Amino acid sequence: MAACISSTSLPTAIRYAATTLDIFIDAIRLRPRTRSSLRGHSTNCNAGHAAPTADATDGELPASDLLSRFSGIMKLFPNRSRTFFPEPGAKPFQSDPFHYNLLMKAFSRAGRPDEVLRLFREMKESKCDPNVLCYTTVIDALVASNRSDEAEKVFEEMIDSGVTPDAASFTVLVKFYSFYLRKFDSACEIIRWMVRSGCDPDVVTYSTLIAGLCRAGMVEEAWGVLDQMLQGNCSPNAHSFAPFLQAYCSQGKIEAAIRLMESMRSIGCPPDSVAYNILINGFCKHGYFNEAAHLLENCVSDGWEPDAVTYNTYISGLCKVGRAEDAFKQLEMMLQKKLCPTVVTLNIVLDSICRESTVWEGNHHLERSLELGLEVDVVSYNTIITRLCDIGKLSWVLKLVTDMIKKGISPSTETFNIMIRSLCKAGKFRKAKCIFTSRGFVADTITCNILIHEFYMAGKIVELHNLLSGVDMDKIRPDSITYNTIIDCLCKKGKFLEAINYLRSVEDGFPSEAVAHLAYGLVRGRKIGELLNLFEEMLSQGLVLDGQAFSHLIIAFCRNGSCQSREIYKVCLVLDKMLGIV
DNA sequence: ATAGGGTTAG
Repeated sequence: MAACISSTSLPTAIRYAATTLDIFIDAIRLRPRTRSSLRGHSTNCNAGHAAPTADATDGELPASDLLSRFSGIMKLFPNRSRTFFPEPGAKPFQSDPFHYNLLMKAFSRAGRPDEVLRLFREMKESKCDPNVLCYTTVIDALVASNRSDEAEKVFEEMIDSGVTPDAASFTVLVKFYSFYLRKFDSACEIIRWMVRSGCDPDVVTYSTLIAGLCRAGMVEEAWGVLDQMLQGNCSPNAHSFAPFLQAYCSQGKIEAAIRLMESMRSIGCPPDSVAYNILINGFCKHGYFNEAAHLLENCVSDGWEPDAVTYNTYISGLCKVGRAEDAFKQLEMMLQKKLCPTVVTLNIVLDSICRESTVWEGNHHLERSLELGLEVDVVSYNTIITRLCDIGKLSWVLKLVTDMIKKGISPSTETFNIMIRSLCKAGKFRKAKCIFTSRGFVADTITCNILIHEFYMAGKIVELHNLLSGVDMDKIRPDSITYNTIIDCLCKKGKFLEAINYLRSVEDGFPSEAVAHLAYGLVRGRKIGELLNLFEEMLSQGLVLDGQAFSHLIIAFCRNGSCQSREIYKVCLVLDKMLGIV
């Protein structure tokens, strides 16, 4: 995700923040306040909410000692390693491809493609010829930040300068087409090109393609790739199966996931901790807590070791269903196993405190974390900001944004998305627009989805159009939620024909989720004939209607109260259509 | 070293 501020150096961030915050301050009609004046303000906004008074902020809060227990645990890990983020403008220790690559990779990890490009330019200017690894790092950084044109240019440049691409550089392109663009034909074309260049695709190449297919819900096609892989004498590993587990778990097909784990064992490719973590996540998301506990209890005999992510997953699952006390027992288990809680663990706990107790308490714990020297990141702030937005405390949001910048933590696109959504929900569209159009703010797909939903439903269509016309649509691609949002909005406004035509115009054919949304909208709008025509059209194109469309249909019928009426025969007609009976 | 897992926003 592109950061909003293109440089992490503190002076630059503050200079930048000054311009953004001016707009923000103007937007919510507040003058910048000092710390003490904010405290004074807090007593005013106490009414109805358990906002902290000056006393509460300074002393211990009686309601929960969650964080003190947490920080007690964290203190047992004094030498926790922190992720290394280089300063913008950093120079390599030595001017050779190896050291340049090392630094470029660090910037790529930190989500700073412009710094990667700067180093890449510097390399070439200082006559230090980039090797395959350097080219691959640059292409990967560009792919990860959705800058496809530039990535392709660098690939061409690599070939033009006589550097032979290896499996890794081709695989980065496969990742781009498969995982990011979902253009699987192009991804396969790259693989054929690889073979022609005498560079056989390896297990990473195939696993990358499998990951893209599974993420797009094309599990059958992914199994096809696995077959292709076996035919090419390339053995799958745990990476090759993880995307299948992920797909099954996200679709709630827990049984299928368990069976796959067993198959992995029987073919001599036993599940590793990542596979178990995916399964535990699936268990938690679908309420199989006993099974998750059982899996952890038997880890030794099953031959795997839980890691920090395992516990973060499980703790988060428990917190989400309100079992904070059980979550804490797991945190202690984590400690017993000498696993170090991470900033993600802290964020899970912070979110839980905000939901279980109050956002004020969450905020108090965030401040305590800082005092205790615990690692805090942009997600910690976003967590608190989200809940502050929920209860409409925009002045506190401003305070937090100011604080995080002072701490050297740049607000992310997410931070601004949270605020934009909140301002729209409060009817403050002009203010939301100020943030959106402020210099340096990099909108993403989610920003656009929020704007589409909020502005369209408020009838501000011209304004929406103007806002989105300023967006570089090559860099922001609509996703499945964009389609669903647009279809829902059109249906809710009674524009059924537009909704149908919009679905037809969607590039990926008829995405099943979008079809399901349209089916729902049409039934609710009592446009059964139109729906049947649409299904007819899809079936004639050889497309398959899935169960999702049908379940949306049934829900819509029930909500309309049509289940008791004669219209129920229409449902049967639709079902027959879907089954291909008529 | 190019691939898979956990936290916040639609």
